Amino acid sequence: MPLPFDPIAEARRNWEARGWDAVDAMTAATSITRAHQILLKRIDAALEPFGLVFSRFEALALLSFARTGALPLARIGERLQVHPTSVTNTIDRLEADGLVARVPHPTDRRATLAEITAAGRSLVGDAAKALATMDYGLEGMAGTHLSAVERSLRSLRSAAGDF
Amino acid sequence: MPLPFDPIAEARRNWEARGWDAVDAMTAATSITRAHQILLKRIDAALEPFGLVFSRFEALALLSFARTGALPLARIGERLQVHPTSVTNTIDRLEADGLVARVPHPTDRRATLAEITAAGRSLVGDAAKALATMDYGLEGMAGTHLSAVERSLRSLRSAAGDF
DNA sequence: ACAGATTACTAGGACTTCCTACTATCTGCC
DNA sequence: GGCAGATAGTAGGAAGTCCTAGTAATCTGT
Repeated sequence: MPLPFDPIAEARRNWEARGWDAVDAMTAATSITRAHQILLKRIDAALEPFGLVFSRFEALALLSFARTGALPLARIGERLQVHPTSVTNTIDRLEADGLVARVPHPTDRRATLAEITAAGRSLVGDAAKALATMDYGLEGMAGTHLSAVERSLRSLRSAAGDF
Repeated sequence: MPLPFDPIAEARRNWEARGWDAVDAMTAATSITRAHQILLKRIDAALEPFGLVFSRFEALALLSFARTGALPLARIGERLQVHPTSVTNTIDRLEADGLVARVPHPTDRRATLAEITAAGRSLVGDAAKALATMDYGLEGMAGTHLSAVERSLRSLRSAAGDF
């Protein structure tokens, strides 16, 4: 199944042979894309027994950290950096599974709160434990590399206006 | 639009407060996920004028590097690490746009080759130039960080059995 | 006070990806 | 030869994401 060569090193050679620019950036971008692909597949597989996928787990974890266990949908979208309609979809699924409940906002009648239920709180704790057991999909990556990745990508996120 | 704090640093604090494990891995995994999100949005925006998205660009670039300009669909899936049915879909779109053509394999009647057309070759060169201009979405990331990311993620890809 | 801009959420649709299942073909081994 | 198992591609369907557009409620400036 594994290729007999590193596909990204191979891409670098081809890019250079064509005289295309920004080869280092291409290489890094392709690495990130591929790493994400590997991570997401592993994480979703680990969450499958809990009936979750990564996006639903993230939303549930975020709610579990909120002081009151509830947040307006718009707030969730900002924090997870996803489109408002994706939040609607995510909360729909969580609500159908009894993990969150939609509650009207006490003062702003436009807004809806998603509030984590007892079942949701219990499930997210178990799921977090399962993810920790498999190092969030990063098994096989040296500890020094973990912090190097985080540090390097922080400049990207900052420049992209995340914070 | 930007948050008044780094959401990943905030997640780290919450994870630690809960006593959840593998915090460094969680932080790195979340960073990779978010970086991918930023990259894909930028890259797809840059490719939009060409009528491409990243997956179609990758397939087209791969074909342009092949000696004969043609590859069996299965080979494309292996190299880009995507599901066979995704390759079918990608090639469908490229073929509808006249950028590749399906050609029967000369010796294996099960297989189909995707062959890049002159229009495809021309377009992929222009698109690659556009991507290089915006550093493949990695504008704002220092050069030293580019190689650090590539190096760190190589161990992950290797451990995942990519090569 | 109130019209216009902004914000919160959702419906419907397009797109991409994956999975399962199916047909056609090839390969290896008896 | 010929059959079992592997391999190549595709159809149909589920799931997730985004976009546009629409409704309802709130905020702002004069």
